[in-house]
Amino acid sequence: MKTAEDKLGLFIERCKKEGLKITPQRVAVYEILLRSENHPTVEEIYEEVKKKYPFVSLATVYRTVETLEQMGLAKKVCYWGSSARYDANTDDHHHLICVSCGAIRDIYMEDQISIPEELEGFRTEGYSVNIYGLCPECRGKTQPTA
Amino acid sequence: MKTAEDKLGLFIERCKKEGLKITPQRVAVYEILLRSENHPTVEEIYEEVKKKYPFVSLATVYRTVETLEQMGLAKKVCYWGSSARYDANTDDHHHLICVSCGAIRDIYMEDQISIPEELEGFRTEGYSVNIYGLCPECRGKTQPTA
DNA sequence: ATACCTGCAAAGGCTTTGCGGTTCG
DNA sequence: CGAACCGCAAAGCCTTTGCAGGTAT
Repeated sequence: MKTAEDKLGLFIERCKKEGLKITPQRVAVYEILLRSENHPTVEEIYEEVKKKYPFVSLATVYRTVETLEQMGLAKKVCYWGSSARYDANTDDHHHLICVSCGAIRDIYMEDQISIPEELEGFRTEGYSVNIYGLCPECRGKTQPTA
Repeated sequence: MKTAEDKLGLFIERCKKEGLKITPQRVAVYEILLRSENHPTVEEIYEEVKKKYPFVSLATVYRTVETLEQMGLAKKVCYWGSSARYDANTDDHHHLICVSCGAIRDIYMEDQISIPEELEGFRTEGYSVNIYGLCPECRGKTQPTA
């Protein structure tokens, strides 16, 4: 597993190679995404970036996460709730999701599922497992006896 | 596995029991959802209902799918793209999703994953597996040699 | 008769886009 | 210098909501 520094370096290399400019905002968005544990929304990334670059615009954050997605460096994850969340973890992993507050945590499972390459005419490319439950905080709050 | 007729009957029973009125629009929405194979969007359900009830409103469809969700008779599924899709299949099943056009198909797997009741402090309630790939139509269109 | 429901239209929230000025290479 | 990018504001979806009239029980 690469470190955040490694990934930032690779990102900068790829930007150079592809003719994308390396702007402070762009780096900041990716860095926040890499260091965050909780799959932030665009709004949350925006708030973080603002701490360092107070004049950043929300539109820039939207544009940057889309760029990252197209480069394959981040994934959009969308469950209930209204806003999309982003995940810069490119390792094989799955998600543990709180049905109460929407928190998402990465998990790594030993259990591998064997998916046929072809399924009902589909050519398969991969899979993801979402496990639903109540996170520690919400267990305490809403289901004291559960 | 119950038939669509069975489910419609149970739905009507439950509505009576819970004091919900049985309106033609409401029944039509659920019926379309039950008979559809492809997890329609609200817009798509709306277009179908309009064939029978031309004056139906989009807002009514939104309200009805929300009611169905609260009754546990339908689930909202959300992947990429902007609009939510609905699924009235309440059996244990997973989803096969086309990464190109967004089509979703139900699949039933023998392979069961064993999920511990407690995982990283979460009390788990269930899981779902999403398998990504290219559907037959999109295989032909976009990846002729794949 | 009365609650519940519908249709309409307006409002709301998230996301995208057009534009002029700015910055990176 | 030129292409790419940013910030701002406006526009664009999708979805929700308020209200007045209609409908099921």
